[in-house]
Amino acid sequence: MGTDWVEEGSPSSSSVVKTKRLMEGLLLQGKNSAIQLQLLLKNSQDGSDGSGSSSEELLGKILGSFAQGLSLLGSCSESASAGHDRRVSPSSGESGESKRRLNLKDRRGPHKRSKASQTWVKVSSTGEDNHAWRKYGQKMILNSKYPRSYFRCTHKYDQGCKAAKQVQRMEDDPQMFQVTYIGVHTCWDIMKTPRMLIADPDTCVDECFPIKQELREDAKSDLTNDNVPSADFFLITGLGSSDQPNGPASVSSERMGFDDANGDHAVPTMYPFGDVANSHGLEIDSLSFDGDFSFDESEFLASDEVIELRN
DNA sequence: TGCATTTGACCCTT
DNA sequence: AAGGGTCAAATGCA
Repeated sequence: MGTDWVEEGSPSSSSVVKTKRLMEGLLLQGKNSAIQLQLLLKNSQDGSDGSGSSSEELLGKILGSFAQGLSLLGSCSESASAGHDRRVSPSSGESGESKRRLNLKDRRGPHKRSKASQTWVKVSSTGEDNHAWRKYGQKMILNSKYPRSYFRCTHKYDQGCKAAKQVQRMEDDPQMFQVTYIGVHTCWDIMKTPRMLIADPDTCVDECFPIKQELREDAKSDLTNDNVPSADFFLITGLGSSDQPNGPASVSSERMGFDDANGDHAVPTMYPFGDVANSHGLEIDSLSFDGDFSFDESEFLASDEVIELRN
């Protein structure tokens, strides 16, 4: 991640610069709004009843700025890699059974294997979660008794969601499945996603922003996070590990809090937003992200689902 | 009929 | 060259 999106794509440099400026502006606006909100909260703690409407307003501003900034970022990298996934088979005119063989080489263009931007492993008894997956392959793996199944998000093509997962039965415990999640859901469910996030599919990640929890409490109740698998816990690693092995978002471990009461509510407390922000000169610290989210290690370890972080 | 799964082949990475 | 990941035609199912 980082600045790669500028270089990788082939849009005109002027439009890239334009987009970058816009994004920087949005992110800076978010930062400023956050600072204002911080001051506002401080003031309200000092005795005044606090004007709820303006803090909500600010919160909306912050989220909106980040969401738009991220969506721009997403659209940039999206356009950079556009055309790799969905190849149009060349209509060379042949028909019949020979068509497939003849066109196979052409059909498969520059086959870009999905770089594991973020991967994490979950061990569960079902291998299932609340997401809509579509199986696209199954393969026997060397030295493995059981085949590995490949799934992609159902919304890969209609919403460009890049999430995928691999499910493999564990050899030592055939009742359990090792599920490797690759990438984060950028899709949204129109039935479940709140208005603000519908503005852009990519913005669903903004739910994951580690904004102070107390600011999020009311919004949390009606937010449904479709971005994460329904595990008790999972860990997430920084984007583009190959690019930024020690990037700011390479958090060793953070608890992803899930609202058990609602089951499918999930509010990750750490998201590779750090990459985005830092690459644009923002100081995450000023947003007071840390400290408010405790990682309950004992709870994590007690969980029957084991999560492993991968880069 | 439309969508999901299966499966064999192709292609990329190591 | 081997192994793993992905594609897309064939097939199954509701």
